[in-house]
Amino acid sequence: MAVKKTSKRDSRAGGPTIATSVYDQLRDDIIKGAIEPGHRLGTDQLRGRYDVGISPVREALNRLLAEKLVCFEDQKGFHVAGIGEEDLYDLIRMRCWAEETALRESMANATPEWEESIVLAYHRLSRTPRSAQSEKFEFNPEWEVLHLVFHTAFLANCGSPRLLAHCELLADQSKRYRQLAASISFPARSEGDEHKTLMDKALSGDVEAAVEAHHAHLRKTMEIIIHSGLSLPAGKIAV
Amino acid sequence: MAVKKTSKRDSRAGGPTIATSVYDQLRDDIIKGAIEPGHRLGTDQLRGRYDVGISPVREALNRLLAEKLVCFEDQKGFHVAGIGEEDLYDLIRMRCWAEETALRESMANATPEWEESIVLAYHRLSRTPRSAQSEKFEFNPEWEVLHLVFHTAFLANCGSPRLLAHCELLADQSKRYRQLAASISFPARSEGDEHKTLMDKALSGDVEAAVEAHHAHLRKTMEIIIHSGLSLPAGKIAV
DNA sequence: CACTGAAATATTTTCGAATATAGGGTCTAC
DNA sequence: GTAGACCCTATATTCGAAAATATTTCAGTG
Repeated sequence: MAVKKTSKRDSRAGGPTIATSVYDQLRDDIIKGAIEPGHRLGTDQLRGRYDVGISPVREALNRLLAEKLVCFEDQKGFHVAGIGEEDLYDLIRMRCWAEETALRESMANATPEWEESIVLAYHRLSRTPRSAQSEKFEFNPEWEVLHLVFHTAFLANCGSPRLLAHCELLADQSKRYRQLAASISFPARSEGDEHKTLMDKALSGDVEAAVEAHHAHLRKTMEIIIHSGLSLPAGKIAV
Repeated sequence: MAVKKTSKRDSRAGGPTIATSVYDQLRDDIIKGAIEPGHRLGTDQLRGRYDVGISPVREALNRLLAEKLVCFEDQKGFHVAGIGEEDLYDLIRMRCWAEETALRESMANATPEWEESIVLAYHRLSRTPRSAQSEKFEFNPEWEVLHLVFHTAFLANCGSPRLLAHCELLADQSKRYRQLAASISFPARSEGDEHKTLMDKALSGDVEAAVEAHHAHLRKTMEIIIHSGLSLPAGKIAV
């Protein structure tokens, strides 16, 4: 029943329209840094890159506007949102606020199922290598997914769809900075210990300690990005 | 230098493109309740309503998707976002969190200019009638603007562009509920006293008292909406 | 030589037609 | 009488060309 008689074009699951497909790809390309911050997103250029017409491209761009991944000016077109130290600082600060709230609520509503979901997410993450290669750093998509799941697990019990959605949006924005930094300076910190600390504090029920560990983790992320040699600022910031 | 030689079509200031114009109008119509929650936003219907082509309509709809004012499903088109008691509760809770943070930061960074902006905003608001008519309630756009300015004044000093933008987004979403409720039950509470309290507490420097007054104000807004007789829920909620 | 103004070019934005899909109704087969 | 498949219509989506706008180039003037 879930799978209908899909026809010709539908090679993707979930988003049959071209606009949605372009949206997903473009979003990925921006977050991964495949298209540089501040880069002009001309219609013809994108039309060629994804081999589609103008309409779906425009549709995708307008959706990304919402997420602050692209910026726009009437009659002048779209750009990839710029990056900057100021913006990164603001972003991390916002994450601290939002995730602190979500974490406190989640812990207040703690249930065995919630705790188990964290343990499970940690276990899976810890068994997956940070880098696809053992000698030098290489992007490992599997780890990236598990990492996101792990962090979301803490917040997922907060009971507020809006707050959770907002946290995820901010996490995506951070991801862009992180990917950009990683593409420059390889040796990522070993985050294993930090993640274990986060889990232990959250499961211990000590709210203040858990919040403090969370803040420290976020701040460290910011510092690593800033010290990665990533050239900042570049282009207009969207907000 | 700021004002260029604008040409023919530019009767509006700020947003010369048709898409932006439609975006503004449609946004207004949804917030005012001129188009009901859950209502189908068919392409032809909108094309006729605003007397434009398909492209600008679609562009506007995709932008509104970001603000959760419309919802969308692939191949099934757009709807005005639904409303519901659950969603209203979540919305107000989120506003409490976000505005509490912004208020605390604003007060921590307090300056004479900031305090003066609040006094000024209060004065202007207090001199403007809530209703356009003195006998029965009628929407007064002037008051609405001043009301928004007043509430924003408290938060504007928080120093975080993201947080401020987020608070404004939530305020817009609340406004839709408030307008819908107002269109049913006329006699709005006299908010004057509450606003004075908010101002006094904020200017006194007593952070905890100011936060408490703020929360109370938001909660009261929610209760009034719920008891207005507004039929809930209706249509799918966007989040 | 700098500066104004206007043609030329590149790009964005918009339109209307063409295509693909969803939802409903009907007709047959069992 | 009901279930299933098929067609038909209404609608969403997409395309490529046309119109509007920004940007660059270049000639002419003070």
